[in-house]
Parts: sequence; structure tokens; C-alpha cells
Amino acid sequence: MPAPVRRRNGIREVAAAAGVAVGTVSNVLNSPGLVADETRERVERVMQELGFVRNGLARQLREGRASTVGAVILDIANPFFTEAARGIEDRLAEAECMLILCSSDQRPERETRYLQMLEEHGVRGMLVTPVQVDVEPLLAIQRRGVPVVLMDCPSPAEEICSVSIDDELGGELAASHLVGRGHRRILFLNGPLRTPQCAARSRGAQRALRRAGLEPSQHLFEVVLPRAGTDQAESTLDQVLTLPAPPTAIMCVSDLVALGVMRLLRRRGIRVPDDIAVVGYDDVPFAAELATSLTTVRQPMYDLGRAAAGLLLAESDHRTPPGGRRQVYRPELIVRESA
Amino acid sequence: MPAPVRRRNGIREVAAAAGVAVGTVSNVLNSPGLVADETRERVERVMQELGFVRNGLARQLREGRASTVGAVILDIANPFFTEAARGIEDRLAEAECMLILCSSDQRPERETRYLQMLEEHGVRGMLVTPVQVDVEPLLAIQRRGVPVVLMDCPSPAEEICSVSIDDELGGELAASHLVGRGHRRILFLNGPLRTPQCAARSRGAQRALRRAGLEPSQHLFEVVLPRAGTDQAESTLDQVLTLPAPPTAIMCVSDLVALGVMRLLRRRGIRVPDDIAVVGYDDVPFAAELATSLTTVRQPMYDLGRAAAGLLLAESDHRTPPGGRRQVYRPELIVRESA
DNA sequence: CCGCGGCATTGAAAGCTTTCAGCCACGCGA
DNA sequence: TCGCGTGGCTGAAAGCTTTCAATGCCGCGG
Repeated sequence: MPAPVRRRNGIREVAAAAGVAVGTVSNVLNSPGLVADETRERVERVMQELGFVRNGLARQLREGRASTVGAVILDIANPFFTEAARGIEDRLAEAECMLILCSSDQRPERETRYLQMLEEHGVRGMLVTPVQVDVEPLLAIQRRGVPVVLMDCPSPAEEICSVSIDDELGGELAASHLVGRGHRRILFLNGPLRTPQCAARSRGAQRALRRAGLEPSQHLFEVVLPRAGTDQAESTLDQVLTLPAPPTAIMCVSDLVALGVMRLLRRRGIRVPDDIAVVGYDDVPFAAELATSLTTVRQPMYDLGRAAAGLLLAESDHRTPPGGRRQVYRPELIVRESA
Repeated sequence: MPAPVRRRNGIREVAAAAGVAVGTVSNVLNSPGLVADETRERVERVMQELGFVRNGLARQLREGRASTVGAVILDIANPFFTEAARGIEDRLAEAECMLILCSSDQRPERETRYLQMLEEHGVRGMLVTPVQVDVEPLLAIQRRGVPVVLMDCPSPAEEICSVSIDDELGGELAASHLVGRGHRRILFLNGPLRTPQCAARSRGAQRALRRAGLEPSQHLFEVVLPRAGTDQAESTLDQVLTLPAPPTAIMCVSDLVALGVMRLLRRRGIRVPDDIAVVGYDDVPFAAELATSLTTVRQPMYDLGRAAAGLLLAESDHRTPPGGRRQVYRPELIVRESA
């Protein structure tokens, strides 16, 4: 029954109702110190009565400074990005900013569309985990005045900042832990090597072996899983287990793959870690709760997101000249029961 | 070295460079049919050269119609909301809209702040999972012309739509499955009962027993975990297991709690499901991958998010009068090994 | 009594787009 | 030849805010 208010009351209606000029209302909002107490209180009362809500669009248009930041990530259902998003959001909240979160689902056309929508929307800046490493479009955006920070991907261009995790170190940590425990036949269930992160972990693992005086090709066997699905892992694993000299340890590209591996091993009556050791990657929440808790590599995702947002805000305030910063976080080996 | 373009070129610069009026440029963008081919091509070329990007803020200001939708959820790290967010995003993408995702972290003051920021930002509408069930502020927002749809919470007010999941049914499904398998001493590790979802599941479980001709107070033992942490579960469980007649089945408020329970049981040498059956709730991705895979209740979170977004868009287009719709999804029991 | 500094307030301009009434020129029918 | 319709284009207004030069007023010092 209550006829819905079609048009929102603006600053103008407030001014009229309070018997002051629009400028005064604006001052009440933005520089209360300039307004006499009596006037201010009156205006504030009227605002209350009218249910006044500032029109942020007009404000940003005028100020030329947005209160939103865009993030284009690969997959919102992935705990990795979810943790990063928390970090981003918390940092943005400190600057009174909000996050527009876009999931590209690894599809380049979707990424492109979101980048354009965000730029049109006038965001203060963008955090991007690119599907492919083609920075040209991002450079163009940045040249047009919208700062861009790369997430989880070391920047290939001097002009663009990036925040990433040292995946090579991550691979090395996992592998050298296994080598240190005496393993000499290590299976690495890795992701596609065209993904820079996977390639880096592979290099790191090899480095670990070499540092231990072992020839990688003799001791490290790498299998690429097309998608990070666990099904694929199963059949691969079954083949490997029938070899005359099966591996004594398995490094996995993610905790979820590790989980699938452990499940299969258990079914085959193979004990973890006594018969075969398993190392995961990510340290998702359930890793610690498993029957045999998972040894894994933790990535500081929250900090990563937080730092990326901080960098972006600094650039967008011109506190920092754009580009040139390449922040790299160190992953950490979490030793539990599985290896 | 390349002097960064400080001010973006607008429609005006394009018009000047192409030797046409601003109105014409606008027509090229919005009603290409009205513009002669030759002119259109010239304008488009100039846009390309100048790297023109439409100013969405000004556009929305003029049109009075935003291309963003806000969502205030309880926790972005929770897979439940993450899946819902996917659904929301996919539906919004169809309408060329973007999602501003805000995580209230269950803190009322944070929720309030986000609601205000979103309203000021002029979003097209809001999807909210409220921390407390106080709809008054939401009603006020909706009266000011911004539609609100409640997510995962049946609407207590006629004027506000909601999309939720039948938690009572969920509790009933889990309990009646256990009863059907002969269990007569069931422990329910539930969440705080002031959370409507938890209270509903409790009612559902009791209903299941009554339907089976059993007196709930004799067969269903409910323990409230203050937070959904697994630590709490452990100590509680240890006490219960020492009872003369320990439970033969455990219903958990979430899969993560179920995981903690199973871990503890295994440590105590209790077999699942032979000695004690365990049922989870949520069906998170790892539930199927566990050593003894988890019987659990799946919630159609993607569909929930998608439907909520659809409802909101319909309201914001005035295709639908506001309010009155209360959509309820059915959870589904997924029977696996643990019960 | 005059002049001046400072406080409180004012109202127009600017920010960028979309919309729309209006203008011009051209071609066709009468 | 005139009148009219129309396709194509124009430019001002509107949408809501913030900013800022300008105004008015008061009191104080000279």
C-alpha cells in the first residue's frame, strides 16, 4: 500500500526542506567544520526525515575518484582465490572501498569482457590474475589511467606491478623434504606446464634434487594431469603402481589431487606414509583434518591479496609511480603425517 | 617515458576529433542505426585511435539504472557462499551486470556499513544473507527504491523476496536415513539454535523420529557447538564416547565438523560406519574423496544464487512487483560410505 | 564612524553521458 | 514551383554531486 518512492531525494530536496543552499548540504556531508552547529543539526535532521542517501555515482563522477576496485580472478570457487579475496576485501575496507569480484572461469573472452566492463565502470584500479600472459591489453588500460596489479603471476612488464608466490621455491620445498626423508623415486602429479605456476614448481623440484646431488631424470618422474580433476589421477596412478619399481613418494599439484591419491592408495591397501609418502599443495582447511593429515605447501594467499590491494591503492592515489614493483611471497612447507 | 594520459578522453573529445556533435557520438554507441554509415565508421575509427572508453558512471547517472548488483554474504571463504556467488555471477553476466561482493564476516556493524555503501553506490539491487534477522533496515532500503532479495533465509516480511533452502527437510533427510538404518541413539552436533538454519534442522530431525514412531527426547541427543570449529567438537565427542550407551550415529552441522569427528573416531579406534555412522552437511568437494566417503546433505547453492539474482533482476526491471516471492529449494541426501 | 578580517552561506560551474526537440537539406508528389 | 516528409545531425538540458569564487554580515581596531 505505501506508494513506493520512485525518485530518491537528493541533496537538492534536503536543501529545500532545510531552507539552505545545496552547497551547505554538501558541506554538512563533506566538511562539517565549515557549517554552523545549528544549521548542521537542522540539515542532519532533515536528511534523517527524508531518508536521504548520497548518490555515490554523481559523487565519484564529480570527484573523478572511484570507491570500487575490480578483481578478475580465475575461479571464485577455488579456495586459493577465496582466501586472496578476503585479503583484498579487508585491505579495501580500510580505504572505504568495495570490491567488484569477477570470475573469468579461465575463459579469455570472459576476462576481456570483464576488463572492459570494469574500465567503463570507472574502477579505481584492477587486480588481475590473467588467463594467458598477454599483458598488452592490461598495459593499454594502465596507460589510460587505471592502475593494474597482477596477482599470482610475476609481471612480465616493467610498467605493471605484481604480487606472486615463489612457486619454484614451493616445488623445491616439497621435493627436498621428500629427498631428505630418503625418497629416491618421486612421482610428481603436476598440472599443465604451460601454466607458469606449474612449470615453476617443476623447476623447483628438479633444483631440489640437483642440490642433493641427484640426477632429476633418474629420481623425479613427472606426469601432467590435463585438468586438476582427481579422476585422471586415479588411472595414471594405477598404471604407475604396477611398475616394477613404483615410486615411494608422490608430490601433488593440489591438496584435492592429494586427497584423491590417498583415497586410491588406501583402497589398494597401500599405507600412507609408510609405503608411499604424499605431499599436497595449498593447505586448504581440510588438509589438517584428514585421517592421516596432509603434509603440504602453504601459500600465503590472504597476505597476497592484501598486499596486492595495498599496492593498487598506493598507485591509484599517485602515492607511488606506476609499475616497477614485483613482490614475491614465500610458500611454507607444513609437515604433517602424510610425508 | 610515455607521459601517462591524465584525463580520459570522453565523448566530447571524440566528437571534436571526428567533426561531429556529441549527440552523434552517443548515437553511434547507443543507436547505431540512426547514424549514416560513413559517419559511424569515422566516429568508430576516432574512438579506436583515441582509446575511448565510455564513462559508465556518467551513463548510469543519466540513465538512472546501474549495472552493478551488491551481495552481502556471511563469509566469502565458505564454500556454501562461494558456490552461490558463482550462480549469482553467471546470472548477472547474462544481464551485463557485475557483482559487488561484500563479506560481512558475521559482524552486524560491517553488514550495516556495506549496505549503506552499496546503496550509496546506486546498485541495481542487493542480495543479502543477514547476520541477524532484522529486516527493518532492509525494508527501508527497498522503500527507497532498491530491491532486496534475501538469500538462504526465508523472508519474515511480505514485501521482501527470499530464496532459501528447506533446512527442516535437510535435517529430516539425514535423521530419517539414520533411523532407517536402525540407529536409535543419534547425536546431533548442531550449530547455535539462534541461527534459524540450525533450529530448522533440529526440528526436521525431531520430525523424522516422530514419523518413525520414536520419541525424539529418547533417541536424539543434541549438542550445540558454539562456533563451527572442529576443536570444540573433539572434546564434546570424547565425553560422549565414554557414556555407558554411546551414540551409534552422529549428525554434523557441516562437512568440516564431520571430518573432524571422523578423524577423532579413527584415532580412538572406532570404525566408521561399522561402529558409528557419520552424516555431514553441505557436500563440499572433498566429501566424496575421503577415505570413507561422506554421506551428507547437498544444498543446491549454485541454483540458489542463480535464482536469487534472477528474482532481483526481475524486480529491478519492474517486471515484477516487489516482494511476495518466497522460493524454497530442496536439499538432497547423498548416500556414500560413512552412513 | 570607517575599514577590514573572518565566518557562514550561497549559487553557478563542472564532471560525462543520454535524450530530445529542433534544424537543415534533399527528394518526391502535387 | 511549392509543400511536405524524412533521414541525419545538432546542441542544450538533465541527472546529482562537489568545488569555489563571491556575497553578506558581524565585530573589532583604528
